[in-house]
Amino acid sequence: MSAPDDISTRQVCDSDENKDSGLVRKLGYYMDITDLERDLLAGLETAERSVRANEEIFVGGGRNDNLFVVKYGWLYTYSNVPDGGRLLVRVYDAGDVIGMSTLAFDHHIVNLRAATEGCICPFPKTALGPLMKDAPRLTALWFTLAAREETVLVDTLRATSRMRPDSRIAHLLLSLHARLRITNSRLTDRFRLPLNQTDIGDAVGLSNVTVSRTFSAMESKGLIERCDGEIILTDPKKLGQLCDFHDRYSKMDTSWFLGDPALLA
Amino acid sequence: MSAPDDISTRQVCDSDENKDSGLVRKLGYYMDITDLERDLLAGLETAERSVRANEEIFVGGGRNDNLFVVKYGWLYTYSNVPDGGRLLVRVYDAGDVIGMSTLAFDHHIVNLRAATEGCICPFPKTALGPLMKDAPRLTALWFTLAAREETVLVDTLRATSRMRPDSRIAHLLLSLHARLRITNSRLTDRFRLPLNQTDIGDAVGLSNVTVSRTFSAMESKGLIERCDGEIILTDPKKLGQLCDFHDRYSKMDTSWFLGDPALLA
DNA sequence: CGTATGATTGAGCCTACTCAACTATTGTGG
DNA sequence: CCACAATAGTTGAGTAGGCTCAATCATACG
Repeated sequence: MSAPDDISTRQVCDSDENKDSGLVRKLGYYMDITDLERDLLAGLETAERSVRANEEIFVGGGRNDNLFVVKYGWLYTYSNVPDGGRLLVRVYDAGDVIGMSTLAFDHHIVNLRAATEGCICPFPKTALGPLMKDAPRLTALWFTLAAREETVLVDTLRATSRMRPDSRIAHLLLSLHARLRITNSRLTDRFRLPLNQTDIGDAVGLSNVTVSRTFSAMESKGLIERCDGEIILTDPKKLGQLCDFHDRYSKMDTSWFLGDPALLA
Repeated sequence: MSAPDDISTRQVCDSDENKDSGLVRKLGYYMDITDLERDLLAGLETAERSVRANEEIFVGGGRNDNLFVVKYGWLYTYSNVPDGGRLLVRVYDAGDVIGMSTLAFDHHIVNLRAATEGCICPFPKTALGPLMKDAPRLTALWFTLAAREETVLVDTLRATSRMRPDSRIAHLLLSLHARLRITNSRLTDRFRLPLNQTDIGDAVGLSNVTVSRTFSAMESKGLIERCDGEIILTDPKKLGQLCDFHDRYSKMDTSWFLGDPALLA
């Protein structure tokens, strides 16, 4: 199965031409992957399941035995709040692993939905055991990625619960953009955002109405532009200042395990 | 150095009488720790540093080479927001490891402050390498704990950014209480909360004024009581319903690695 | 006893919400 | 190919909840 000719996937899949999967590319950005490690990772992408746009893949409460590698497409996890609201937790694209953060529980704690058509590779939790036994470097990197995700979540909490609407949206856009750059070194300041304004509001704690008004205001201030469902970061520097943005993707500290020769054994 | 005779630490330290450190007890709750694993963990608690109440231990931006095991006392991480606000990220007590979530970066991304007098054990990031090489079970458990922390953070985001003040505070109280129960099986519905109302507000996104009013309202509804700086969860069930609370501490799924005999090698 | 910290209470304001109407765009079936 | 429906976005009006400011009360400590 190959990705269809769609803008959102073309962006990612055509970017850095090589035969590696998105997962290997996302990890390979931070360290060289050995052949053994590559084989172990390939084992996680054997099964495939294609998903339709807006398909509900799992819901909170259900049994949670599998994780998923995203082959292509966009997905997001979300959680409904009793009062009627919804929290969009995290957006996933090609190469992401879905479910690391819920590894600790045998039931799902969020819902997973496809934002676009796509393809995901399910693999059982138990497949992580061999990785931890035979690939300590990969384990350490994976650990570091988990730590990074937690940091990103803290950034999100900081922006979503303490900043003004324009700052919240600036943070969402910059964070997504920084993430896309990892697997697409040629990415410009223009990118596709496969979420509607209600979704965006659910991601940053605003109503769809406020998202609309805020987008318009940001556009008239020359911070961003919108065009064909794509976003242009017209003034990334000011956007960054607006939300005190720190890129958590471009650089990570891997020295503590890459400097250890024993871990290569 | 031993813990002083203080309510907040007595609660934890006298709880389950044995010679294990808080760290071993926090991990031992979820799986039996082998002698090898115990030795590896003991190596993380060799250095000691005592801290005074309200002492600033590190600030964002500084070099981040060390993690800390909390021997006793309460601490919290926080981050200042440009507009003037503050976000209290996470509260730590005896047995917690501080810094796992910022492993990915060579600089601090939050500030660490002691809420009470206490003692912490610094150890270098590089000490995690041997753990990952020689103790795959421990690594898997540690991984699971990291995943749990991320889940707790999502719960916090859900409560803090989407729920009413009383629900937010209910969530904070229940979450802290569930955490304390892990290392203190005799804990009742009464516990000490070493944060003032401004801190609590910073933890859940409210002003100190709203925290005060909300506490009073919850008390008059019979949900909680306050007494000598301690909190009594008068009606835990209603509190749970108020914020759709799920205990992320009492049970975790460890079957995916504890069932794998290869990991014991 | 005086000071510092923390909690409470009142008054007024402001922001983002809801409700609602309307426009724009996309997709589908006759 | 067009007409209609469904989805998404925009704009206006009124409201409510939590904020700030400020004064007062309570407690702990030197």
